[in-house]
Amino acid sequence: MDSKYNPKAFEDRIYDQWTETGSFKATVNPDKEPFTIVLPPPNITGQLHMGHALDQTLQDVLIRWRRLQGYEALWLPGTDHASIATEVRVLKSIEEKEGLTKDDLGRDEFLRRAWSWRDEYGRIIVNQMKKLGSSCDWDRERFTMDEGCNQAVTEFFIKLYEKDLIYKGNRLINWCPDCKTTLSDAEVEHEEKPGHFWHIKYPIKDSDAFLEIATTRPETMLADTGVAVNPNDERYQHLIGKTCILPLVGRELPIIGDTYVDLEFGTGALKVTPAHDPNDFEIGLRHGLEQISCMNDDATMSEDMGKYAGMDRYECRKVLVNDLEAGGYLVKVKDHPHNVGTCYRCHTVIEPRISDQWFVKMDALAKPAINVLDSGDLKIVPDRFNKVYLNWLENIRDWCISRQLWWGHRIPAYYCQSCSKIVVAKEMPDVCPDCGGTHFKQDDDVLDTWFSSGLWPFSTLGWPEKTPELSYFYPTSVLVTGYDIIFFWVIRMVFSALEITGESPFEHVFLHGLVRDSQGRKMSKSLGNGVDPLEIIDQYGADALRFMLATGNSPGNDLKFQVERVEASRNFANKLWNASRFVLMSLDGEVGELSPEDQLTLADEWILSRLNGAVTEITTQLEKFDLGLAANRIYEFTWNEYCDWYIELAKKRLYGEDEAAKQTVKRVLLKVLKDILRLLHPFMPFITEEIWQSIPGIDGMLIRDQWPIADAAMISEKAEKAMDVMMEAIRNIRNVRAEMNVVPARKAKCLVLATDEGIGEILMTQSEYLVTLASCSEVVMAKTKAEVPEDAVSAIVYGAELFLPLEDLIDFEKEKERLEKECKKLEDEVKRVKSKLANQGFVAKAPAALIDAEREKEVKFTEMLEQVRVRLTAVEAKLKG
RNA sequence: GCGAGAUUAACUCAGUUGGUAGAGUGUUUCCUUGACGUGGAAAAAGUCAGGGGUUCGAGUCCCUUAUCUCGCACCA
Repeated sequence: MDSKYNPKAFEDRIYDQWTETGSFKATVNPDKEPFTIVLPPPNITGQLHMGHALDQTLQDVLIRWRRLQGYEALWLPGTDHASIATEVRVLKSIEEKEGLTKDDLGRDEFLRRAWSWRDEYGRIIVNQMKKLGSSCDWDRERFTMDEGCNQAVTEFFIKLYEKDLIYKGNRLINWCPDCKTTLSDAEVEHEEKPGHFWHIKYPIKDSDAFLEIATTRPETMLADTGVAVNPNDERYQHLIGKTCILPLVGRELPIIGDTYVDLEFGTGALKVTPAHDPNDFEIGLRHGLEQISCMNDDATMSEDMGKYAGMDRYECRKVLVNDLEAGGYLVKVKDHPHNVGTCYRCHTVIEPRISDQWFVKMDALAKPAINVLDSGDLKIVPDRFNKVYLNWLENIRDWCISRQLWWGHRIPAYYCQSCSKIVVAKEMPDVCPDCGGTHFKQDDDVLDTWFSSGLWPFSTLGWPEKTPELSYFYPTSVLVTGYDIIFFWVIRMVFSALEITGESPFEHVFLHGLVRDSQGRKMSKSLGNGVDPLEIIDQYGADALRFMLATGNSPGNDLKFQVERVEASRNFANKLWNASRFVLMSLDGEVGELSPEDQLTLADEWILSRLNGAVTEITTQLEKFDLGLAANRIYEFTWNEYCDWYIELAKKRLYGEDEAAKQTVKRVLLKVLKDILRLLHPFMPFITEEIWQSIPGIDGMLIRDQWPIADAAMISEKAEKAMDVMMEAIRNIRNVRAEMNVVPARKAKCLVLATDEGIGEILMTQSEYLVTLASCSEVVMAKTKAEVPEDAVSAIVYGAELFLPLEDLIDFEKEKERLEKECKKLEDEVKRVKSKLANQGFVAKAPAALIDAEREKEVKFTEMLEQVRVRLTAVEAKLKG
């Protein structure tokens, strides 16, 4: 092993080794239990960001852990064509480079460009994933627009169409005037923007009266086809049935009564624009109002809008308001912040628009998806997201799935050019079943990108074919993804799968949060606060990044990215590296397995006991998806127990003359190290594999069937207790010495005056630990106080007082201070325990074990307090005289 | 408006059936001990947002208030 931890020196090599040996391959293997994760396919819009790194780290931890446990672990990778997002990006890039537009290119040329974009970014993404250490079965890599996925999409579309769950209809849809496509409700983001309330007078026909309406969107008045008031509104009910004249336009508008209108809001009178507002659309349907559209697909005013024709909607707004004012129709303008819908891709304000589109009927599909969560066949971690999931499904509206884009799955609907027949089929029909016509044209539109993503868990495993993979690996074990795409993706996978297979596509959904910058802001290109995972890997290594992402955070919560934490993780890797280097150097060849012949010392028993406890805890935590807690436990065990205590205590025997003892300590050192590598491997795969392969006598990789099983026989409460005594004694001696500023080189004799025989015995039996770790020159049992020299400081542990004759080095003022502090602490403890035990309720109701523990503490603390007080008195006397 | 989350040490966050508050970073002091200064030792540092309640006992359960996020739905 290199003397320096340098991840760059081995991470790529190790990864290549894994792939060359086919270590990530999963096959249909009836002898093993499958564990399956299908990767949420990253969009091919660009490079991976820190959010992907988090997502993939969590998945890789789970996959690697299960693989170590002996499961047939399949992590199936792939990428998503990301219809709208990619189309926007590709067009932007072409426009920037060549100044060409979508229309300049034409559909075929555009698609050619998009595919080459996909090839380029697909490659980049795979390489990034490999850098991170993602252990995917690359032979099974898929793409949402590959042949298999295309088949799945067509099959599913036809299936739903035949079941009457897909229909085409003229509805008010969300339109992005910039992307020039429809959007589903889920794709519209609401943003609060400052706006105004314009109060406008609408003259009533054949009278001098006016009806005052209030609107935030005056430009849409050009498409008004009615005015509504609440039928219970005493101010206006007499007007119902009468007619308004639309200012500037002159169109007659019926005044209708509809309880939708809020009496308190605005003026209580509402202009109704069915073709530009979802609520107005509904009102219009109820009252048979005309639907007039006043805009083009780019949100400019349409040609029949007179002087306003061709104006952008906001420009039109200004001009129109001026005209209203000039005409005396404008009553007042008030500030009115309100939420507007925007496109989730380009953030252009959505224009509701009536259009002939394809929809998925949601009612029948939503119910099974609700049931599957209620029944427990699908479990969301953390479960607080159940509400989000259910709430959305319970209020779901039909899903608009057609998009006026080119990049995506073209809708498998064919229109007969001779009659109005629509044929939904896998391929273009030859003859029209209705009219016998032979000319068909395929629908120009493509499907919502999430329509194909919804099939991802099974389309990737072969559906609609009945493949062995599908029956073995599916349903999958867990879906790991961000809570931000529950609506877009998770729910759609669930109802699609239920519709097709009747089963939930995964047993668990494990949700994580967003990665934010160190100030808690969303990482974004526009803010420029994104951190490139590759740069971090380059600087600190993939293991450090992974460890950082997996810790310091609990499931479902956002994670602030802090370089300091990556650094801390790197330091941990470095610690492990050096500890391993030390152990491996000490081994000096193969040492064999630990056997009953080996004479274990207290430290051996202790570390083995701690190790086995940790194995159980870590396994349980992983089972509960508490990856952060599991990682922390490994960190703690490795650094604070193995390195800080065990290795330090092992040195004495390692450098000693006793050959048998030497072999034993080597075996324990190695056994624990190996288990550390096993436990840590899911989190830090590279360094653990690299070290593993450096172990003498190991041939083969760490990658599978290596998860340790806790050995209950090795758990020793007695050893842990005894070791606790030793550690406490050592800490206390170190503390005393540090307070006196005594350098470690200055050794001191240690006199043990025991009040508890058992404790005294432990201290004396293990006295060499005090020599090794607490700078004691020798440890001697004192029978009485008289044997203790006057110029000594004492370290008090329960059951014994340890005297260090430091003579002239003792600063009695400091010692007094220290003892006073100690005294205060113990007094507080005694007080607390005493009052607790004096509490009748506690004694009557608390569990017996707890009461016993408190009683023990009472005795212990009282005794220790007494000792400290005696010492304090002595020191005070010394200072005076 | 409905829902969720957050509020714990200077900072970032853990805290699993209620049983004397933890980590990392930072701070202070000391240590060139033969794995590691990306290190070792010691220390200081918290009324667990406020208020009520249940309980022998509450960071943890219930109610409530405040502040901050984030979803969903919106009154035109």
